[in-house]
Amino acid sequence: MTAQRRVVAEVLAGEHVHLTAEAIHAAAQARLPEVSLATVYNTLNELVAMGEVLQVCAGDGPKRYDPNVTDAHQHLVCVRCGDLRDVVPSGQDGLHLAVNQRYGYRILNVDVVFRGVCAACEPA
Amino acid sequence: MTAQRRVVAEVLAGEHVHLTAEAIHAAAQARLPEVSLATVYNTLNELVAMGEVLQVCAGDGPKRYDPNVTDAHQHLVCVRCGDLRDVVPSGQDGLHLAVNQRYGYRILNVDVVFRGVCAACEPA
DNA sequence: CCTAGATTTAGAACCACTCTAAAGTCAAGC
DNA sequence: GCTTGACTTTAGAGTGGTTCTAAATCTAGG
Repeated sequence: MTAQRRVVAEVLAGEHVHLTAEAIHAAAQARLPEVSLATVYNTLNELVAMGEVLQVCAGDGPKRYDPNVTDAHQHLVCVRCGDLRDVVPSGQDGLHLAVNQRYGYRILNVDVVFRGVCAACEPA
Repeated sequence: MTAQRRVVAEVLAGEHVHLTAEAIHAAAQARLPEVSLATVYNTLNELVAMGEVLQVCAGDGPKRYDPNVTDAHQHLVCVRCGDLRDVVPSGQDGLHLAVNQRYGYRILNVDVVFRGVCAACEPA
């Protein structure tokens, strides 16, 4: 655990945070100016591999990093501005693939992305 | 409707096709050698905007284009080789966002991506 | 035909991300 | 306190996928 990694982890602390790598880099540099973008990516990839952080790819734009790995949740994204929220949909436990729909795959996980237009982006 | 656009549309015809832009370009060139990659992207983006084709972004790698817009379905993707299948999960109709989970968004659609390892990629 | 507008093209540009090679850091053993 | 060696960090180059640009080409209407 080096100073650089600690700073990246600190930036990611908190609920309902969905920063991009670029934003994490900027926030990390505010605390430790010599942190490089490469280190941010290295650290994020390690955190993801360790299961400490989730990668969220919601369509266009860069990946987001979500530190909430303890509560089962899904995401709601604004297709205009990219705003991203954690949501807990009803019926998410009932979502399954029947055996004849598994094609021999070993299923690892399921991601659900709701897309919409947020109130701020809604044309008046 | 130009010759180039017709060729792109022809390449996409069929069920359970999930080509990348690169693959569509290669297949289109086999029929009409002077089709450029830029035109393939232009045409695909128009088809997506018109709702004739779905864009599927399943994690890493390039976007896939899915001509099946008539049957409600979801996707199953192999995290190793990128193989992509159409699936109809049980319980997909029961998946909804309660009003207090909508944050004022106008919901447009829901995408579900099952991730797993396909039989061919499963370590022996 | 001519012209105006749209379409296509090759290639440059761009963004997000990964790789590379060199320099820096740290801990353990002498 | 020094070496050593393994690991980390860094800046910058490289890469893959997609979009942009500006010039050439096509198309339809007159």
